[in-house]
Amino acid sequence: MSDLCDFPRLLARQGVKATALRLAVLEVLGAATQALRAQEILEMIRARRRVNKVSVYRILDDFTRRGILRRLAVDDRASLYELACEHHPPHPHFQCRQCGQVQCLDPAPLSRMWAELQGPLGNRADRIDIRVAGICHKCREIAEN
Amino acid sequence: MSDLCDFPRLLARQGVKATALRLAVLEVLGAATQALRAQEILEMIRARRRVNKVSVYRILDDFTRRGILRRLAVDDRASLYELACEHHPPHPHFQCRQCGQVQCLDPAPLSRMWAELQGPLGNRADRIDIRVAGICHKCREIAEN
DNA sequence: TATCCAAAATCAACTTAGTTGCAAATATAA
DNA sequence: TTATATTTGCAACTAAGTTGATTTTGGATA
Repeated sequence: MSDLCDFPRLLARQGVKATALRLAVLEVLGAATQALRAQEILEMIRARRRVNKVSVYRILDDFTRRGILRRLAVDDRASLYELACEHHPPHPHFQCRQCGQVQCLDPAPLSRMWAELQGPLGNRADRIDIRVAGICHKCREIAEN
Repeated sequence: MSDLCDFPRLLARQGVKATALRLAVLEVLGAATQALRAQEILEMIRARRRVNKVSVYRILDDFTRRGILRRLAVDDRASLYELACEHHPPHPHFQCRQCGQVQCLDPAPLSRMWAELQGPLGNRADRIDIRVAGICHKCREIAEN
């Protein structure tokens, strides 16, 4: 998604040590073109070194709480993770019902939505998730042929 | 949410038998003021009769595939279910980070969003989920006192 | 009315995605 | 170096569903 971030600095700003494992998690997500599941992140790290899944889950959890990552709830039972750095402002996602793939969409409609959904009913909103579902172009082509 | 629906007719239109259990699921959801988790639905039915969880899960699944219910993916590991009848058009939801409660919001912003997110990138969208997160008014009051 | 049949519901066992508590290893401070 | 704190690992556990096989039930047929 974005390898533009200086991950060690990002972690320093958060006051967390830039351990090899934490950097590996960020690098995997930085190199990804879509949001990834914990399992996928785990496997990608395991392609390079030995890791325990608990460590990865804990890092994902911690990073999500700190706002370094965004966790996306999807229909699938496993959530997806994506970088939440300045190169990745919040954006809507498209999920294909067929293949399950999740693509990132243009952030613009989301910003516009803010004004509308901001604080209805006296709630203080701090996040909006927009998930679009349907059939993606790849699956459509397959179905049409 | 809505007891206005004629559930036996709704099922008849779908070509499924209106069994006691299927009606119980719809009645529980019809009487609810928010979307419910499978577990909650199960417990509410169990207050009245004996049921196996698998039956409820299978009914929820089937109804969701048929479009009788909508399944909402939330941060929590369990999804939520709500009626998808004409009295409940799709609408954004608000989830409180504190208490986890999910409220239904006004459907208007969602319809407006359609035009924008319809078919970007050649995908054919057929559903948009908008989930707003933050702190709800109740939890805000508690925190302020 | 009895019998058959398919649809619906049940049961036990399993899976997936994470969580917990504690121990071992590693890094940092005194 | 020793002490302390932080991070990682391991084993066991939990929650939320899923599977496959079996039993029950509610009508259709003989």
